[in-house]
Amino acid sequence: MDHPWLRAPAAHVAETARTLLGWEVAANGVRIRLTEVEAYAGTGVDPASHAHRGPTPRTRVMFGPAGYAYTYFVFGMHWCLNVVCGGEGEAAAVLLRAGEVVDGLDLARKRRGEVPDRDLARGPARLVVALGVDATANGTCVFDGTGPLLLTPSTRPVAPAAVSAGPRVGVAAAHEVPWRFWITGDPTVSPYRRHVPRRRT
DNA sequence: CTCATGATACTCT
DNA sequence: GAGTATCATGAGT
Repeated sequence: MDHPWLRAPAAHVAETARTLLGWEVAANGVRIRLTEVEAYAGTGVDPASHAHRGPTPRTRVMFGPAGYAYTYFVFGMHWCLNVVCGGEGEAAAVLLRAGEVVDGLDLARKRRGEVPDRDLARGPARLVVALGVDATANGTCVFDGTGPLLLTPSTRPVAPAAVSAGPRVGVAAAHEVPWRFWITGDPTVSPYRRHVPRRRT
């Protein structure tokens, strides 16, 4: 598999993330057009990244080659889906945050329950549920069809002027870094929420 | 629409 | 043990 996206260096993960807008991700009978993504960089340069303090058992996929899925479990109940970016040994990834269901609407509705169509994949955990993806996708390639996921370039390219950038949602660190990208005005983009530290009672 | 809160279990220190 | 790249719900504006 060869695509310019796969050759982008980890240092350019923000620009690379931005170009994913308008691409389509498909899995288990549902296809989604991406409207919102976030970039996460590697060791020592991005305090908000899981890879910031070096490789761990969980994050080893981020240090592998580009084009593989990194799924992780968060807050005790939700899955999130990233696409690894940059060369082997570099850690960077793009979090797929939200999108518009363009195929398999009935399946997506079944998985998500009674919600408005625009909310079907409006948020990273919701997007994962709509796609019917879980831990088994971790470490699989999203370009060659060997895994459950398939990522394909935009059929309706997004003009650079139609893209907005801002702080990443819910992160505890580096909240001043504008590495969240979304299609301006699209109804399927998730609302911004700032990080709230939680304490156990 | 905007907050604020709790549920929940995994990962790393 | 502490913190978390979230979501649904419920009350307030």
